[in-house]
Amino acid sequence: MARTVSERADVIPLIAEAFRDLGYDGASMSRITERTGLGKGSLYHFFPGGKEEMASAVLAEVDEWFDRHIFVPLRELPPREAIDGMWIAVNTYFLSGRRVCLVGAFALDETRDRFAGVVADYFWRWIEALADALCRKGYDSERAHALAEEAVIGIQGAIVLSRALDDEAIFARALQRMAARLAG
Amino acid sequence: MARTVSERADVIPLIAEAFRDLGYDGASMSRITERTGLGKGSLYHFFPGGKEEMASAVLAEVDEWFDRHIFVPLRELPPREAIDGMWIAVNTYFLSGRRVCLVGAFALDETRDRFAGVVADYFWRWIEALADALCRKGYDSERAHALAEEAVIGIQGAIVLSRALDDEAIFARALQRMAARLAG
DNA sequence: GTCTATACAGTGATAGAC
DNA sequence: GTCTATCACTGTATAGAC
Repeated sequence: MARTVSERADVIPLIAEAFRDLGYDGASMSRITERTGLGKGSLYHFFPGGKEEMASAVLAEVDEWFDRHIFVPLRELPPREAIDGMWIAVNTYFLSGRRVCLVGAFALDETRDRFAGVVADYFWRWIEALADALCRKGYDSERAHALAEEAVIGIQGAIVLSRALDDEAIFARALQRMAARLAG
Repeated sequence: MARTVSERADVIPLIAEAFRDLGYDGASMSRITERTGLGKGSLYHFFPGGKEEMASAVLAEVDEWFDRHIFVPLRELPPREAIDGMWIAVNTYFLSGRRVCLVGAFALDETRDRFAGVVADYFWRWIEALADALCRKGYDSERAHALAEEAVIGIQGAIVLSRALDDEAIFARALQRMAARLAG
């Protein structure tokens, strides 16, 4: 077994995927060890706080990704272009519904209480950024917020349903319907 | 400590709530013991198959509840009345978004693979029953199925978002928007 | 930085007294 | 039917050699 020296930043995406697939409780240290290829020693070296610190790091990275690729463009790009880009980014990121939203999954069980601030903030910023783009597109603030809320709800629900029925087409159809509604 | 004799049927709702709050992995035997007030001996007496049998029993009960209170009415009652009744039942059952959908939560992690058939069947029957009512209401089959799919997605997403932001109003608003869309 | 060894609390599960 | 005692195993976490 070769000793491959890793960096903390390289390990986080692997841990993130473990949490997405298995949930917070389901992702045990041994499962994370399997997926990262790192022993417990290395893992605790990078994350002295253990599992909770791993989840925090993962959430921070997810947050940062959405900020850069979705929230900031929604605020700064021309609204039509930004919203089109959001649908593409969402479809790519969630692998057509096969990949779960980590924050949404955490929201469903007691894990939410551990990371309540980050969880709420993530969704709040998403809705606000999308509503901002919709306002600049011509909607009044109330209508923009309603549409933004509905879109974020639709994405989360589409992930649940497409996974439940194991059918990517559900995710694709949901995204198309929502894109049409926001465009119209 | 008084020995209160229980029946299997009385225990299932308590176990269901444990799974909803904690997830499949998070609901350990000791946590289930706490919530049911039953020792492991009694629990394994009722469910010799352990946790997996408990989850199966819980899923079967959920299935049966939705069949009786939502799916059958959608097929047999006048469509307008049935759909109105569905929104009320959904709002009551999910406690305005505070209570998680057990099947939806299971769908998000590896628990889905354990109960893939039941999970898929639950959502499939919901969509089909709602589409049936919408057809009888005048929509063509394709449009009815799209609306039904969108409604089920919206309910699941609304649960995620209202829990994430800890805000029941989100669930209420989502239900109102969807009810209006199906009525219009 | 990575590993192995280890501690010990908690896990699902079983057996048997009452 | 309910409990307690106990099982083997896995959980998170730590210490120390390399």
